[in-house]
Amino acid sequence: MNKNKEIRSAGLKVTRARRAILRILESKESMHASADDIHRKLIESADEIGIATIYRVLNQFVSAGICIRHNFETGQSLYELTPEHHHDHMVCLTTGKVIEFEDEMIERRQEKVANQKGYRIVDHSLVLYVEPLEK
Amino acid sequence: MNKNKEIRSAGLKVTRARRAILRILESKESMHASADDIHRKLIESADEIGIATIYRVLNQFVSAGICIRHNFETGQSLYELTPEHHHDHMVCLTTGKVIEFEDEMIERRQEKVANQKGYRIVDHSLVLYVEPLEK
DNA sequence: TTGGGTGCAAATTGTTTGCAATTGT
DNA sequence: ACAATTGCAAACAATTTGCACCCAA
Repeated sequence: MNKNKEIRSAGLKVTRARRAILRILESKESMHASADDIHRKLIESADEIGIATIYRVLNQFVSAGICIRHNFETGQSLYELTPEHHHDHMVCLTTGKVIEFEDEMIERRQEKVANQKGYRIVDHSLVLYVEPLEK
Repeated sequence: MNKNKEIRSAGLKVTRARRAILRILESKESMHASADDIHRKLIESADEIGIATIYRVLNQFVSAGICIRHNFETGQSLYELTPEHHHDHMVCLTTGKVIEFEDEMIERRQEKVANQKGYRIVDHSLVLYVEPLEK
């Protein structure tokens, strides 16, 4: 639960870079942040970390299960602390906002469909690209 | 339906490049092809087209609705002739094979979920990353 | 003829890597 | 102390773009 512990139990040293990056990912406004978003946020808080290190640490965090990588159609990858409850995403094309949602029925159907074809789901990605209703 | 017509009605000139690329996309083995796959296929058939042109034409085809672009987690984009019936994809992590599937119930739930949050779906992407069951 | 289309090479963008210097344990 | 980590710049991969030449309408 504690930041340092989370890093350590992934077999990684607790460094300024890792702590700083984890701090950004934990902030509400920066869940779903790109490597560059994180880089900028850190510069703002006068705590710059080299962009190469950010990419390296994010990859380590993904391997360690601390965060997950999303490949939306926005060009760059977005990172999110691994949520305890799985959920999918809606990306608003007008505002760029990312909305999380969860739907049990969809999850169940996915399993069923994969099994029918003779496969087991390892991972999946469901993204709805949306626009506000009224407008 | 005819190849030339499809190109022309998109407001594009019927050129060797466009015809060749469309031909590759139409072949069963090359639905879900990357720009580079197409490039290689064309070289094989002694009908090379510059890679830059391939990218340009694919973008025009996407804009014209002739084909769609998929961004699976494989690094490059894959292109597919716009299917008349919408379907989603399963990508086998073992073989790289892309399997198409369709599920009405999932589609309906997506609409419902988006509406509940106050949005209208413009597009969506559902990809199941799978492995063969027995193994 | 003539404006769109093409090839080539150079430019971009997002991300990774080699290496010397630095730091956590 | 010593291996792990970092920053910087160079390397990369996928895709885009500028420009001189070419070709469909």
